[in-house]
Amino acid sequence: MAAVDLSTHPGHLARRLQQAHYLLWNVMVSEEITSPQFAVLNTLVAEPGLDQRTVGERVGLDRSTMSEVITRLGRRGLLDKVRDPQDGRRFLLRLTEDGVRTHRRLTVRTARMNQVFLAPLSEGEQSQFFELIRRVADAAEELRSPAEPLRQDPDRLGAAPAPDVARHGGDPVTS
Amino acid sequence: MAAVDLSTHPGHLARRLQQAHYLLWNVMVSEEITSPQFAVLNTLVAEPGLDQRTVGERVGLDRSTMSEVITRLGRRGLLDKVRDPQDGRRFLLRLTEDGVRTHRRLTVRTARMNQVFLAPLSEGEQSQFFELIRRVADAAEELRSPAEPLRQDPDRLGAAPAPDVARHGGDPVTS
DNA sequence: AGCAATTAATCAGGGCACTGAGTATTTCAG
DNA sequence: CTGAAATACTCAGTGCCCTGATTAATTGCT
Repeated sequence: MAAVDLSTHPGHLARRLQQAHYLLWNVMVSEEITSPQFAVLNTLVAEPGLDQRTVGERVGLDRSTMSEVITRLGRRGLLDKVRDPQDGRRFLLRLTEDGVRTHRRLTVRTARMNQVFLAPLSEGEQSQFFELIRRVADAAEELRSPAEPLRQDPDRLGAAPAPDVARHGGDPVTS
Repeated sequence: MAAVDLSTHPGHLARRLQQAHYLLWNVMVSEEITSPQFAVLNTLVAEPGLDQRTVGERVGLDRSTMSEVITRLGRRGLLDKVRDPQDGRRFLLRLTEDGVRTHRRLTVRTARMNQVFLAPLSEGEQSQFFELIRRVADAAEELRSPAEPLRQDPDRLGAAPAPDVARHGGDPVTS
């Protein structure tokens, strides 16, 4: 009776989307290298010698997960990790030959997979798809890290913001 | 040089979207009950007495994860798990009073959170958002499980039902 | 009836994701 | 210059997510 329709819950959809992607990735791209691992390789192809924290920032992995992922990639011999002589807290990351080769190989497959994954959408819809998800994700990230301090009360996380939202009478997820 | 733009990779976007949702959920909904757990509660409000497998099917959780989630919810006293007297392999699931109360409380907060989460999109864009994600996720799921034969046509059980895929010529991320 | 699939659930194991605590190193303030 | 604060990384603990193997119960086939 009081149950809601999960198909109108963005979190539920996001989870299903990611699961679907995970499965297709395993089939079409690699069973060894995961999508987050590929993101790390990709970042280091563009900018060799970054430290872990910065790579994590680029691809959206937190410090702990980053640590694990780097360990795995290092274990597979895809990257080297050396202490920064300038700053002994940092580790600088650089792909090995094998890492570069692996990235190149997976890039091709990833492109193919993306086509299959997005095949149900027209070209225009694909752009919309990217755009909408990006906007929602970016906005939610802003909520956490105020980024540019826009000079607002820092204490409104627990409260109910969004005074503009509740306009449409029949809200979609009410009991 | 050969690096790709991750913002055109649906998998990367899906991951970022889910992470953003996870964080907001923790702040605005609950630190105890997760979004997948809520999905299970929600299903059992609508259909008490389902077995684990069916609930997992409804919310998109595989048998293993389902087992863990059920254990946690049971440990918190939110649901009861009893063996099906008709079929001793199954466990039938039913919310406790506390489970129902928890679901009701979280339903309100979840609705608020969804509004905040989707606030960057207009009403029309929100519909698009749901629609596009749903279509992609559904299609990807079809790729794995050939769905159910709507007739009893006996000669297409093992056949591959999806001859579509590579259609539009101008691929955005070609090898 | 009796034995071979099939099915529901669990377990083992690998990986992603977060928080909070701990370690080492650098920076900064007095 | 020296002790406090900040920073980079690691570790412990929890939870989600998948596959493949295992266990227990049911169904199906002869």
